[in-house]
Amino acid sequence: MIIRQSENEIILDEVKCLDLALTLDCGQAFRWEEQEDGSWSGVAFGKFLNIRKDGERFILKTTLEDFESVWRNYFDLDRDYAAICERLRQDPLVASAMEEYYGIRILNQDPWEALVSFIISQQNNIKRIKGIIKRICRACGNEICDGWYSFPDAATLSALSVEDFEAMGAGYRGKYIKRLADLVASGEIDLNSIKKMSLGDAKAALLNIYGVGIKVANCALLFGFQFVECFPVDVWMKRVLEYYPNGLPECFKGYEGIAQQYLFHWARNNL
DNA sequence: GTCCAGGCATGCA
DNA sequence: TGCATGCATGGA
Repeated sequence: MIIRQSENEIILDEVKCLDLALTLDCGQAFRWEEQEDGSWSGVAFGKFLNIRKDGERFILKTTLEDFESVWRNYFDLDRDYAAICERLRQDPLVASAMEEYYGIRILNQDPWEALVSFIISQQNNIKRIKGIIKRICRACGNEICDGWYSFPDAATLSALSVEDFEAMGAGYRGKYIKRLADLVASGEIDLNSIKKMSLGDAKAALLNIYGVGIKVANCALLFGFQFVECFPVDVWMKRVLEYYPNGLPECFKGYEGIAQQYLFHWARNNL
């Protein structure tokens, strides 16, 4: 990867395996919107970003400082996806998925945002998940630039009531969000320390949270806590698992989450 | 009208 | 441990 700074933009050359639409709109993050010019805009870690592909290069409307402190890790740019995908391709189903859809990356999102988002995701569809999160951000996030709001922190959400979340469309998940916000805001749970735990300890800590089961825990660990070996199983992945009666193939080992995201996308389009 | 969506808590055996 | 049931909401 070659990084250059040009006026108010960062230009990236030689980035392998990054398809913006696949990565930003594949159900792992819920706050990215495609613009009329084909670029993508969104907010993460309290920062706004517009990113587009121009030929073989990517152009990010951001500063070098924000690129280094947020977006470099957010897009997982220091991981060798080409090599990993080459290995995952040993599995024929992943290989056929990659022929259709190449360029999915696992985004390293904020743990708090990922956890709340995937609590909302349960027994829900992606369009509705996006709507609920957008209303929460509009209601109590900070407006970073016109119309784009940060994801509110735990203290802010803790000030809301269960009924407030229900009014924003969260349904029965409102009580889960409220209780989690209280736990994090009070310091009873420290998500950043969970991020430093072993996978087993981190998973146990998340499963202890009201409203967090094995699926939500695995999604949060994969998308928000950088455990790329997690393999979330939802209703779509249950259908995919019928193709693996003997368990997951050896070539997934260590990168189950990346394989999972290809299979998830394949399932939603083909099953 | 019914069914479904990136499921979980609860009660019961 | 495993299984049945209720749960909010909106689009198909």
